Amino acid sequence: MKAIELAKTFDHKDFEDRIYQHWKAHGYFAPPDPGEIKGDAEPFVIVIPPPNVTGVLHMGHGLNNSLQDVLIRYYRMLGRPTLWVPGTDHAGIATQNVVERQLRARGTSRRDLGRERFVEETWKVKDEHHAIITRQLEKIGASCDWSRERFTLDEGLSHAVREVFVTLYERGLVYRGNYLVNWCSSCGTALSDDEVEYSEINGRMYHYYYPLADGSGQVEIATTRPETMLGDTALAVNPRDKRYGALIGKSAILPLVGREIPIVADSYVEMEFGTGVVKVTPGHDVNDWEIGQRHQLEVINILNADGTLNENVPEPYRGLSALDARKAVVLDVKAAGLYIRDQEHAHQIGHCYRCNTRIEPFLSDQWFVRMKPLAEKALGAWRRGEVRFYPQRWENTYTNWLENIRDWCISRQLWWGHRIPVWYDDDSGEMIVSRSDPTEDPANSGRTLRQDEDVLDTWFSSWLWPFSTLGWPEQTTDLKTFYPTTTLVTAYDIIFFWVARMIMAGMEFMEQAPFRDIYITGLIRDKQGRKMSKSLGNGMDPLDIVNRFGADALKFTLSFLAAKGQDILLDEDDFHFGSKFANKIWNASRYLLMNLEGRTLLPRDQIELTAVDRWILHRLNNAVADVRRAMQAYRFNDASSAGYEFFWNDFCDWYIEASKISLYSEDEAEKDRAISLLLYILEESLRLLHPFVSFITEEIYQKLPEFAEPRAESVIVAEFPRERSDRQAPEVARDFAVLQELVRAVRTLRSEFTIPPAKRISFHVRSEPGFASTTFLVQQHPLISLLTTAERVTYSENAPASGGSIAVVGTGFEVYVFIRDAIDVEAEIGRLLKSIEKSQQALQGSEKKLANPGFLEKAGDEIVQKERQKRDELLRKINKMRGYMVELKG
RNA sequence: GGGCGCUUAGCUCAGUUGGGAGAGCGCUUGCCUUACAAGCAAGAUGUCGGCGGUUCAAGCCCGUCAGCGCCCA
Repeated sequence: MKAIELAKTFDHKDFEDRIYQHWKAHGYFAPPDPGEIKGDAEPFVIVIPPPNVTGVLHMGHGLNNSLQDVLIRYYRMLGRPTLWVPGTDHAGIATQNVVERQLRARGTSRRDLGRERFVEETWKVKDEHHAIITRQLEKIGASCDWSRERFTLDEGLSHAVREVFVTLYERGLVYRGNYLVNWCSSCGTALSDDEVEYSEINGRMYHYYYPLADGSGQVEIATTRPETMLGDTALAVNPRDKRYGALIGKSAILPLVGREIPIVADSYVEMEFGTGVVKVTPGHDVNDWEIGQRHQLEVINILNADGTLNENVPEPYRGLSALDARKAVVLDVKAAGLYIRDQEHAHQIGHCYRCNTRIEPFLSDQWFVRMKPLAEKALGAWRRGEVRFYPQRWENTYTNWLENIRDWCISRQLWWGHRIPVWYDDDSGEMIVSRSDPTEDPANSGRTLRQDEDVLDTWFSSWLWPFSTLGWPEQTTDLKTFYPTTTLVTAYDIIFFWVARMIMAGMEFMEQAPFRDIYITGLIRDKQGRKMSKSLGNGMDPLDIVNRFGADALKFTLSFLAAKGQDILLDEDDFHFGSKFANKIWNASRYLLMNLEGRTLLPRDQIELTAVDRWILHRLNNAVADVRRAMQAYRFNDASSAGYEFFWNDFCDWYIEASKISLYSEDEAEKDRAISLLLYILEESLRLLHPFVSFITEEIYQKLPEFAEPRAESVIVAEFPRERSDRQAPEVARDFAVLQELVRAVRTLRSEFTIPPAKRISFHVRSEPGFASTTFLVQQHPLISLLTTAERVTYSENAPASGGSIAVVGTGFEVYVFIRDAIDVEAEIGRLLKSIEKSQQALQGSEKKLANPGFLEKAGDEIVQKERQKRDELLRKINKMRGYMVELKG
């Protein structure tokens, strides 16, 4: 056989794109046809958290999709029918903002274009951006089934959205009403409660008087938003507040406006807060709105949709922004002689999660989902254990939100999104909620029907994602085969927005939770622990990382860091870790493949195993068990480090080094035997590592020579390694550990006495009588010589006859290294003293334990036994070392 | 106000049923050893945030305090 050459220096760019296209072209990403799935085969299914179609992937997506890919590839290799559904969402507000910005730059606007042309324009933008997102996912190696890709605004999903809206309406779970909603004047739309982010700002608390209507005096109020007084319809005090008991039932005159407003008693008012008298503005404050409901107060809306004051305020204030109106109101209150003072006051202010504009409570007609009944079902699914969070603690966040659920405002005053399927007949006042378009129904000819102008919240389509992507409401074979999905991978910041709502929708429409396992990742932050963001400029583009280090480095590094869903503090340089590992895999493979020159590969079952072979197979078997166990528990860091440690520390550092004895020998048959086994182990290692470092393992797998046994055509569809009890070899493992201790002892001595690595040394190994590993050590004499660069090694149960050696005490043996020339007596005595000191400390601890009757009584026999052995071993070592010291001094 | 998380080597972090403290990076020393200098070999570095408790035994369990961070109201 000829050697197979790999490029001397590894470059991921040589093969990543090619390999991805190869996988795609062979259809490896798609599951078997549903008809071909055997009855007992349980599919493994993930739906991607759909990224914003007009956004770009950030490192959070990098993490999220890397972990999904690890899972998908692992279960695919386990032989499960595996489906990863990709797709994007239309991100109503964000996308509309993007397009409006573009229009502004072109000197035009949404209004100028009109609805129809604006939506057309937006579809164009969507198509351009869609290609970018797709390309990014391909670049990071996501093995999702592109043939099943979906978009929240495509025809099928729009159908699902309409079906859900109408069904919920029919079930009384969707209603329309005039309520206070969170209004973003910049985006020009209502938002749900969850879309408001609160942050503390340093505002001011203003104190001033409202005169009493009967002229008997005035009351002092305190407010952070003076401008809202223009919409005040009452004052309120706590009924238990003795200071103000006399005021209840009287009325006050609203300054600047002149309106007479009642003074009511309401226990909501906190007596300690401010002055204990609250101005009540039901049109612009949620709490005030509730007070207003209880006391049948008038509700006055003083705002326009753009955030300016409307015609319900006195003329001078109309058209002012809220902040300008605040200044004007304060000045005018001062002019009226009612002003008392203002002081600094920090308080929480809501901001739009898309554009960070200050949110105003705004009275308007909106559509809502009645959430309580849906939340009950979602809680039930959790209580019955039908959904499980990894890590478990996130279930608190989930249940807490569901237990305090509020109705969901789903209408948005946007043009980009699912138009609400409701039509109005303004002549009759009739409202039609319909799955089909009633204007196309001949029965309605002659009527003027007007469709609701608003669109639905984007989350109203993404909450259906796990089943709408599979074809619902049609009863497709995909839906029957792949619903419910298996695992959801997402970050904790959208547990409310998305995860909980998907479970609600799944329970309501499919009577089954949409997934069983929910793996919650941490957030990616910079090294200062700050969230990555455009405004901070600390963002990291996964594609930059792919370019610099490769997709394998990206995925492996993130997987290695993804412990327990903690936030990950990340730096570009961290990805060196993954690329170094890829480089290691490359070079080890390159070395083995170049050693094929002139060789004949043996069938696996004709290879006779040496003790060292049995050791590496034992280690491999342990690694396989570790990776499988870790994957089962979604412990990505444990899984990737188990693979890493096996490949680097066991396979490369010891086994390949050891194999050089065979590969450099003159024995042709032994060379054939050794390289054959090395290749089998490499092949299995590539399968073990493939979920974590996918491209390089495939590239090398494709280069492997024809084996004497059949192997998979591609590692992506190869079988994941299995645990095999016949590979368990605890005795060999124990013996090899002794060999390693011996080799390390000699190397350490070499290093301490700065003996050049090339200088051949001689040493003597003395085993304790009856030491179990003696035979192994003697047998492995050539290997020990190789690993220590020794010219002469002798073994016996006695100390060497000649002097001039330095001894190191091991577990069950001592090794005497002959370094007559290099011995520095002082240094050696120092080394021994230090070593004795260390052992002495350990001995003390051990003896203390063994002297404790409680320990002897209550600790397990095994533990006590182990402790005794440890003590004896330490004693022996210390005595030996003391002996050497005496010799040295003598 | 309610809830959650974190505090372990210089840095970033693992540490799964309590039983001799780990990784990567960084640092020191020696090596261009015919796979890999993105490497090899060797080495140093820890009152596991403080205090108290449970236990024969605590980084791990309980209590408490402190600091940092997040979510919800």
